[in-house]
Amino acid sequence: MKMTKRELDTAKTREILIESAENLLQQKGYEKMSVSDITKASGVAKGTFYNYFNKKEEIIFELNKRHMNGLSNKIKSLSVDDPSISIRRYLVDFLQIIVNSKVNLARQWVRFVAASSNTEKWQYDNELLQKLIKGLIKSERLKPNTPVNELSILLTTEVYGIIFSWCITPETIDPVKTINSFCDLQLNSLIEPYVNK
Amino acid sequence: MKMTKRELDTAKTREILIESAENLLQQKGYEKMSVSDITKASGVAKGTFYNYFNKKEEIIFELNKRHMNGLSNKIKSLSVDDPSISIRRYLVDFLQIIVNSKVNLARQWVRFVAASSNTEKWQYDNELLQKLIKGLIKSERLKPNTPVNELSILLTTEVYGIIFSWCITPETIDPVKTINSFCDLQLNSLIEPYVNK
Amino acid sequence: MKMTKRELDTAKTREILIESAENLLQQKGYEKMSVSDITKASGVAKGTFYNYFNKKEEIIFELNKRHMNGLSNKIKSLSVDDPSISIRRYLVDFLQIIVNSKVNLARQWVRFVAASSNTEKWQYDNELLQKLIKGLIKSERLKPNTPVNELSILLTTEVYGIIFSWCITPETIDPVKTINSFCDLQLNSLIEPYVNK
Amino acid sequence: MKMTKRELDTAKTREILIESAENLLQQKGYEKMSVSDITKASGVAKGTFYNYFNKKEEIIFELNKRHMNGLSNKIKSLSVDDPSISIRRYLVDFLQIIVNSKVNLARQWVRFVAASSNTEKWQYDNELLQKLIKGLIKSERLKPNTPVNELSILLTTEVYGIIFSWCITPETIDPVKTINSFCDLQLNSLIEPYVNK
DNA sequence: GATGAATGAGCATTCATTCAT
DNA sequence: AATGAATGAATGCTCATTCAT
Repeated sequence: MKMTKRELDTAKTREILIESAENLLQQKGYEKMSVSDITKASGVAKGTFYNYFNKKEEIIFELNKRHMNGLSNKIKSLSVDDPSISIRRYLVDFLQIIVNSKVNLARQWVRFVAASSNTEKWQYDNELLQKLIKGLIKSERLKPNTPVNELSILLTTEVYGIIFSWCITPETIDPVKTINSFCDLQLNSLIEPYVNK
Repeated sequence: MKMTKRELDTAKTREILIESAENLLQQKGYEKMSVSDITKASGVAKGTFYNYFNKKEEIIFELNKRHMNGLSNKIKSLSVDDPSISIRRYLVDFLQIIVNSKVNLARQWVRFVAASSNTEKWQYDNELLQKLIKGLIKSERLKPNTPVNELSILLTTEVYGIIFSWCITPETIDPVKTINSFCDLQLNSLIEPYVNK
Repeated sequence: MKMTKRELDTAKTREILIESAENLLQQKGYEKMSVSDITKASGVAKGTFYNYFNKKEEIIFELNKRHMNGLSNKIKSLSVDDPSISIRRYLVDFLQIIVNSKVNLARQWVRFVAASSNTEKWQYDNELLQKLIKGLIKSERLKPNTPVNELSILLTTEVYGIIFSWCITPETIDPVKTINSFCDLQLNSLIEPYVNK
Repeated sequence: MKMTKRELDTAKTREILIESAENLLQQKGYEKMSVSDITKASGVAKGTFYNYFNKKEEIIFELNKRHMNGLSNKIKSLSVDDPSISIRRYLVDFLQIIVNSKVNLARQWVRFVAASSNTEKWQYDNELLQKLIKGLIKSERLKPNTPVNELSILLTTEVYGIIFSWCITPETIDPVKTINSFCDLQLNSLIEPYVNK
């Protein structure tokens, strides 16, 4: 499916706006990044922003979507491995994405998620994990009586806690290392009763 | 140490300002709470706020100080008990304080802590835990080779993660219950190697 | 005079634009009705509006023209009747047209007419009345010394006042009833000296 | 009751804002007069406007209040005169006030009153007239069976119609002359049945 | 210490209009 | 003739902070 030159142009403008916003978000934070900042950095007129987004807020959702894309695709391939390994791999991937996007962006994300009782993001992440666990049950890697819900909540909470702590003391916390040591120490004993050998 | 009537008056004004700010913070969040809101709610003139605080931001620090007061006093009494019990008690107390202050205030706290690389708060909480663990070592409840630092970081991270998750989905997460089940499942096995029997 | 298919299409587009504008004018008022609103409601692109009208304002003139069309045709047939009856009939028709177009549209009309010293509309209405009175003189229903100008101004003023009052308190004023009682009470005595019996 | 220097200053600022607004309203109309225009013309900062008025709209009410002040005080003194004379005097005064305030201001007033179904102003004017008529009944200048309501509505409608027409064609209409000739021709015959001789 | 008027930068958002395709 | 992306001026309003009284 080809794009006309015009469609290409608008896609490009959209892209530039999103990238500029990402940079600014990292530098200044959501509240201090004005729409004007974004358009100036993008080299377009202020009004142009509103040709692509209805509200300033919308650009945050956009950024999230991009970052977490791909993760959900991996779920399937992970579902057939050894549970302890595949869960670890998933958690590490998740945190790696966050780490890659720089700590300031993560901070904004924390602030945004915590601000309004904006449940969606948490729910989404929780459901991805549930999908993974259910996949492992289906492929008979885990027993049918595995407490899917409790397990996914526990793991999401763990991951969120790590991100949060990382935001606060990035020098002290290495998210990937932390999640690995969590897996070493606790994950195995948590899932052991439900693993099919 | 006595206060003159004048000193009492100004102490009272300060008190009222802080209380009003706490209420408003809960209702509206930091950004949407204006200095004007605070002074109106306190029944004083707008300018009066600046007789007590240099910047709007300052009042947040004040609030934090108050909430976590008292907790540090308990440390000593806890240091002589059974490690698993005393650590659990401390963590439960910590979360109980947060829960008591309502979810909206916790949200603001999360937002604030995450915003600037405001390390202080995290450090402070982490140090309290270290004090507790060191106390337990001193009273020979825990072995000298207990990895104080790793353990305190792990526990702080856990607690912060729970608070964060609670802010996002208060219906799903009961912080006290969650920390208890964390202690049941994981705390014991974590500290077991270091417990003096 | 036939239209080609193309001419028909463009005539239709024009029509749709005008109709959409009329609806929106009623609902939102002139200032709050954007060109974008009009084109969206019409199912055409924003730019299309400017193929048919030079400025947003122009569409108002268009609407006015349409509404008052037809009224001028009746003048001739009315000119040969009993003066008191034909003038009353004319005034009632006039107000009926306004009433039919809903009070919100009338309000916009009032606002528009009052805004700029937009004399045209008033002049036009006044001249129609003069035509009627002159017709009645010509058909010898009224005497030649009838003060055409004074009379038409007086009547136009009366009618405009009723519309205006109706816009303000539509519950209190029934335009048609009001004009009828005006005719009952005052019209007869006003024109009596000039009626040929 | 004295005013402190400070109170005097704020009263003065308020005054200047209102005066500037009145001038601008006359020149540009409500929509095209920005808050910025008002404050610039007043020589104060933009924010200052909002120390005195909550919304831009509020200044219109303020202006109306001022213009119509005084009229209501006259009611009492008029109530004891010959009905036809006192009513005429009242109507002439009313229109004189409008005429004095320049046609462009009257236009804005018409636009404003017609915009929202802003009934208040009409009601207020209608009630003033009712007060006058009731006063005349009380002082036995008019009979008790005078149809107060019908009469006041009829007269308010008449006056509003004249103002409206004047806004549209100020060259054609002289409001005071028009109301006088209305009184000559119609008022007497309207109230005659109810006058006590 | 208390007051509250004044400040003015700052912001999100709207919208009529243009114009290259 | 139709499109719709781009424009950028304009606007109402907020608010932390200052400072003369």
